[in-house]
Amino acid sequence: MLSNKVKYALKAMLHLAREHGKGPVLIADLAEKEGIPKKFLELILLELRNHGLLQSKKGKGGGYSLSMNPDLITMGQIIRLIEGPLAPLPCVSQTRYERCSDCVDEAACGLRMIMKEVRDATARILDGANLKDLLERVERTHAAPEVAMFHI
Amino acid sequence: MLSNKVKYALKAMLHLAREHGKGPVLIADLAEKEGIPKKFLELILLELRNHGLLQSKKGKGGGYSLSMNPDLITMGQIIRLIEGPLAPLPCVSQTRYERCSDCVDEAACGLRMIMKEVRDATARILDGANLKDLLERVERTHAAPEVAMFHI
DNA sequence: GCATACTCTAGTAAATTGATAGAGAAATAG
DNA sequence: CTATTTCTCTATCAATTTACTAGAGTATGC
Repeated sequence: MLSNKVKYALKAMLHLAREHGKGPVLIADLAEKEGIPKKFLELILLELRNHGLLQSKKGKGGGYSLSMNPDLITMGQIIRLIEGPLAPLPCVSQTRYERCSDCVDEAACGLRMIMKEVRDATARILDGANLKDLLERVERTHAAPEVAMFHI
Repeated sequence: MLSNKVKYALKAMLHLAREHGKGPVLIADLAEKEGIPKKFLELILLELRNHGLLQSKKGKGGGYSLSMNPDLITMGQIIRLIEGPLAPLPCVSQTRYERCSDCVDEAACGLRMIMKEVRDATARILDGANLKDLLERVERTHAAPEVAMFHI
């Protein structure tokens, strides 16, 4: 299970992607619209900013915005940044590999084999999902019923 | 990331699957061979037993063994039993669905869409991996290099 | 120079994790 | 029948993580 923190981070990034190009968004607005505790969100946005995904502006007319186009930021990136590896076990992580202290023979570990599959499948999905594509997908899914109505 | 507890549980189950049909295995032996703290393993095996995956016998000649054939027990089952849902978010869990309190429109949630994909991919792998198949896979992988030698 | 808005360091209560301890109960050998 | 073996079960505990909250600080712009 993902933590609330990373869930909030993903929701915030998706929100900022939706507002991309329309100027900075206030933390307070973002917090209210997405139902995220404001002070907690501050910490999260700061972290995302300090890792280069966001840019901020102080004072009147300030706020947060993406520091690059939404198609350049993936779900995988955000999760790794806030929570760490996608892998279910450290011994199958690509980004932060760590050997299990209790492992006798890694190559012969059935657990490792199956968890490697899980990590690869997860990474394929999350590293393949950028903010722009995901927003478009949401719109398509949302628009679909209305479009269908026209044909009735 | 999976907890040590569920990692130990999976290792123990795999070990017991390997010994299936050869009589019960002592907790102490299992703990030593798999590098798991004995007292902790006791709790884990008890839990697996109380959920019906294992059977136990007390006294001399006693120990733990699978309560059914290894091909009837999957990785997914064990993980759900010890840790809970496979899903990254409660709102995409099949077994323990729970709505996000901060969610405005579930159907229009991009996060949910992508996490549903992750949960489905994960479940496909883990519910499709039973102990017997996994053991056979380990053996094949392990045997492969030796077989290759014969052809040189 | 004052209001606005982000920045940053601390702190903290509650939950979870990863164990350990020890008394108890059942099975078996002799 | 009793000593030994082995699982059973409840309790406890320290360390870590999670999910926040507080508040002082700093930059920006009108």
